[in-house]
Amino acid sequence: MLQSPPQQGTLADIASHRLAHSIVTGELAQGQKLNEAELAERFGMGRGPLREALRHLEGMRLVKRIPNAGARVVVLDFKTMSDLYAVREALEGMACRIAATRMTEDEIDQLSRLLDSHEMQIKQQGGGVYSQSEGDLDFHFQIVRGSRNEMLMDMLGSEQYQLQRMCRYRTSRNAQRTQPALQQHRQIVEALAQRDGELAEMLMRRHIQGAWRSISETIAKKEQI
Amino acid sequence: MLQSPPQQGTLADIASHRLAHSIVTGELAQGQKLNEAELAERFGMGRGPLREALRHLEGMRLVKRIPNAGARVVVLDFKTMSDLYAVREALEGMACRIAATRMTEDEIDQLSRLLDSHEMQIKQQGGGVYSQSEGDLDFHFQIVRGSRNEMLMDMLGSEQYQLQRMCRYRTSRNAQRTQPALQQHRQIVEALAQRDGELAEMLMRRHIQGAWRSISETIAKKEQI
DNA sequence: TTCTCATCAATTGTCGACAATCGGAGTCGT
DNA sequence: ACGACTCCGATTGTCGACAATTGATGAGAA
Repeated sequence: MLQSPPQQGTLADIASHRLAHSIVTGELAQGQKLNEAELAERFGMGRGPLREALRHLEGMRLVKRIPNAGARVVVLDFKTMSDLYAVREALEGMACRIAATRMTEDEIDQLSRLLDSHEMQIKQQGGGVYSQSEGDLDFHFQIVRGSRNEMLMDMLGSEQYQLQRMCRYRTSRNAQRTQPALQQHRQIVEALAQRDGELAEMLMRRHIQGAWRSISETIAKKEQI
Repeated sequence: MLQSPPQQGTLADIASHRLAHSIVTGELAQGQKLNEAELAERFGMGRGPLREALRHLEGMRLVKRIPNAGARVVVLDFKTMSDLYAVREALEGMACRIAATRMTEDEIDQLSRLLDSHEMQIKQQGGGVYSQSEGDLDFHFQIVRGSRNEMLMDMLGSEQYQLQRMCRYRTSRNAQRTQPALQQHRQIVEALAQRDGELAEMLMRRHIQGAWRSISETIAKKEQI
């Protein structure tokens, strides 16, 4: 899929991926102090590679480092998530606009079939919100790839993608949004097929706005308890 | 200004900034191999901090690292620049839209005065394309700050900002675009003052599209020789 | 000559130990 | 009792040396 699990490569890369996974899944709590020596021993490596991994994760905004005071897992508060969704709206909207002019017919067909499989998966059973959520990320990234914009692919693939997943792990997605989301996905594919970049961008932006509204409402409901 | 020169801090940060500067100004050629031992000695530090700096620069897309094969300065070819401007259009457009609802009257006034000083600077003399260009970056970043979106500020401030400057160092900006650019800046401030986010976004996007068109034409002209 | 393969220098990846810095416990003085 | 100061433990920052990998060079066979 997206994050290729590098069982091989430099130790720094391995540590980076393992840490990213632990942070995204919540195994490492938000704001938790990351002790270099402890983590290095846990991963069976020296502190050198681990420090490089922390620098990398800092670039991905998964940890926040303070000189001479160590690194901490980032805290995904409400405002940070809000900021994240604004950025995603802008970037994925742009990706969608460009993709409308650059995706091949085949790719658009493939996208359509991907939605078919999602629909099947939903109808057969709840199917687990998790796999549906991962499928959603697949859909979005296929469009980003369709833009042929390497920078967009990097930004949305490597960096934002992890924060996005972290966000979803926290706010376990309510299943009643899968239906309208699928509908919106279909509309987006339709716009892509018609090569209407402006419309595709607008639909994608509304789609992401809707997702954020849903999430923020969920959070507000949770916090009132 | 934006990039604070950290004469103090960790060696890795110092190396990162010095390398970034050397890359942006072209002192280090595009695609040039970056030898760790050599750079470490030049900066008077060990290879540890330097490796961390390289990891950081990799996150900023200023260098490209290949495992077991070293790091190289990124090559800013036409497509990369094109991709960069598409991303900027999306992000700064969004920043502008949000800024229209969140900037204070004072901040907007200040922005207007900034443009006055730019106009003065242009009228008094060509004033050097350089300082005008830096002033332009100032204008853009003030708006990004106005969006109150930390993620946007980070992305456009730390990462894209350097690539942007690198881009300008290569294609020495033609001075005849300063006039229409200033005009467009005025229109954007006007839209912000009227709290018209949609208009402000559209104007900013067109402004950046115009800048890209100007740059790409310059490049095309250069390559024909 | 040209292709293949083995050897080797150069460079990257990694580790352990030392120095510098920070936070906190404890103490002293008011 | 409260505040400030000092000292110490813990943690981060840094360095030098060693191991592993690369690709380059050159020898040898077809």
